[in-house]
Amino acid sequence: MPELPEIETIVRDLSPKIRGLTIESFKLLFPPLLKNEDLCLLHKIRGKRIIDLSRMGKMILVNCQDDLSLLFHLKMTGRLILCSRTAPLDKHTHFLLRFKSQKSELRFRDIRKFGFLRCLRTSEAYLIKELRLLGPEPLEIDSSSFDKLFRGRKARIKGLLLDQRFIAGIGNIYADEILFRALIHPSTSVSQLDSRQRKRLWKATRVVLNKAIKSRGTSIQSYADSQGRRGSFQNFLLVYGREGLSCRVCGERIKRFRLSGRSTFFCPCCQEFKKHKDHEDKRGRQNKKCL
DNA sequence: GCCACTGTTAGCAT
DNA sequence: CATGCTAACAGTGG
Repeated sequence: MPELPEIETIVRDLSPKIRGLTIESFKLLFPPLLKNEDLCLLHKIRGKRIIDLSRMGKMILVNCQDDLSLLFHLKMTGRLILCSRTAPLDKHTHFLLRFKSQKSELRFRDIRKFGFLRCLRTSEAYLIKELRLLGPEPLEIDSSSFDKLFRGRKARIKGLLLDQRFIAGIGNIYADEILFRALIHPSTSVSQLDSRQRKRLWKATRVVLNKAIKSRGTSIQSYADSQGRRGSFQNFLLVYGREGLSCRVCGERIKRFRLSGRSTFFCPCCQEFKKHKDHEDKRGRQNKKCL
């Protein structure tokens, strides 16, 4: 569940709360959570101070003293929770961090166990496969660099938006919302997109992700922040999860199909596959009127 | 009980 | 290489 806006929310909340704290101890309750051979490095984090937290795509990087970092990926059901040390541990808590002279601790919970933890040398972060292969940040890339990403590509646009090597942080919900706002059908091959559509896509990406961050993310089934609070962007979704309901823009029934194995929602009128030209023309006329 | 579904992505096949 | 399916897991709802 957690995509860029949810991870960003967690990082912004958590960072001021645990920055500066010293790690006293940890417990790895489900050892397979830790990927690769990071265990001996993990032991070294005891006694280190937390410098800051950052987000890279959908991952959370906890930067500690002495060139050590923890990298978390929440995948679908992972959660980072800041709670009291005395709160009962449930069976889905796989890792926890205790801090010196603090009553609170940080817990990693993950029902489906897809998530992972890595411990690495901060200076070697770029060597870590999960980070090295990560595409550009959608809120940082400028319009012309975004444009260049499409060169020589011909996959369907939604598949590319979901590909973390192409662009980082976008998942199923936001891919659908972005494509709706950009008036682009999810199955469109990117080789078919003209520069105006690519510009619209870039803009829609920024608008959707920024709005979602303002709403503190989308809580549909299980997403909650580090204090267990839900986001509110589910109240503003225009297509995701709205199969059969009427489009909030044109009233047409929202359709659903499977694309790249993922549930995909779109408005057959606003995002009509073969009628991009119509939208262009309408928009063009509107722009002319404005001028 | 069984089956279909779920917001991710690595790994494999094409 | 680029692209597309599926499995990994556990829970929920029909």
